[in-house]
Amino acid sequence: MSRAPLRDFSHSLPMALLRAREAVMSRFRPMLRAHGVTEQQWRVLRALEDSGEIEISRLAERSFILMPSLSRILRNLEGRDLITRRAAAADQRRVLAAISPKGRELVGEVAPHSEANYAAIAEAAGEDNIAQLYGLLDQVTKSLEPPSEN
Amino acid sequence: MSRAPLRDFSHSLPMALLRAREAVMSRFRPMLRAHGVTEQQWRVLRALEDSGEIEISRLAERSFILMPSLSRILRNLEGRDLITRRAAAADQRRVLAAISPKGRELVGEVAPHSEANYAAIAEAAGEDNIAQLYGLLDQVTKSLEPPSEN
DNA sequence: GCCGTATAATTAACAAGTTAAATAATTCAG
DNA sequence: CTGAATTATTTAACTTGTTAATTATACGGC
Repeated sequence: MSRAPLRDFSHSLPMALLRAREAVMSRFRPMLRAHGVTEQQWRVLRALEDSGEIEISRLAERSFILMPSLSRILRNLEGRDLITRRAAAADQRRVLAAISPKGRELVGEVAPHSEANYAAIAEAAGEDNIAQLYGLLDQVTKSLEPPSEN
Repeated sequence: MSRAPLRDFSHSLPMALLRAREAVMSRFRPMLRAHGVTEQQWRVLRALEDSGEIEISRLAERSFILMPSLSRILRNLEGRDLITRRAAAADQRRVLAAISPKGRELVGEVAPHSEANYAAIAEAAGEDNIAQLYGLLDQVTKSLEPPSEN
């Protein structure tokens, strides 16, 4: 055989991660949608409630959303009065974002459903499997992350 | 404390999966980009080389891409003569896609780099960690997948 | 204080994800 | 054999991902 067959297509790590993520998210999306937020908007609102007023660069790190996407998402959320934005006093380049009362209210409505979903997922998949999965994911991610070793 | 804090934001399963996937893909994207294909276009070409001529519904399943996205991707790949599309003889609704010689040539160029990346990733993360991760991902995915039990 | 450089955020352009609607071909009841 | 229901694919509309370019502010040397 002159051409070694590529790794069996169905067994690629990115695909396995994508599939798992989709299996989880498919249980969340309909609920989020019913409350008028996308997955990413929800991540941003949750992060903002956690952090309080925060620079959007840091918000991008925490919510794991790239700046250009985040910029659009914040424009959207600000337009719906779910968040506020203002320039930092010390450095006018920096923008500080914060969740608004209306945003907090929305999080309060959605959070119980979110928690219920997590519980259902944990039960379906097994608490210990989930815990083990977290551990492995963190470990593998960390071992791959620093591409600064060029 | 009247309001139980939500699950620590940074420890959500979807985020962990997303982070891990990004850690892996960040090692592939630049290489794919250098060859003029996106991650999804590459998945489609790989799947087509694996399967031979195939209905695009099945291609969507195998490449884990939703039909609307796949439709656009195939239009793009067809425009670049990397694949062909034709209606099935028996059922004119069905469309059959196949990789073209030019597409096969591209896969042949990219595949070695892809394999090298996989090897580097396996080494960085540890073969056994990767294997264990596959197992857990499959298990968790399967336990969540059938939402047909409504 | 002025100029080049660095930094933070946004915008641009194109590809893809997501849900719903539309199109087209097939099947099946009557 | 006709027309309603079904099935496969595409299109539509909006949001996000990805990379590059742009804008605006701050900093550092001179």
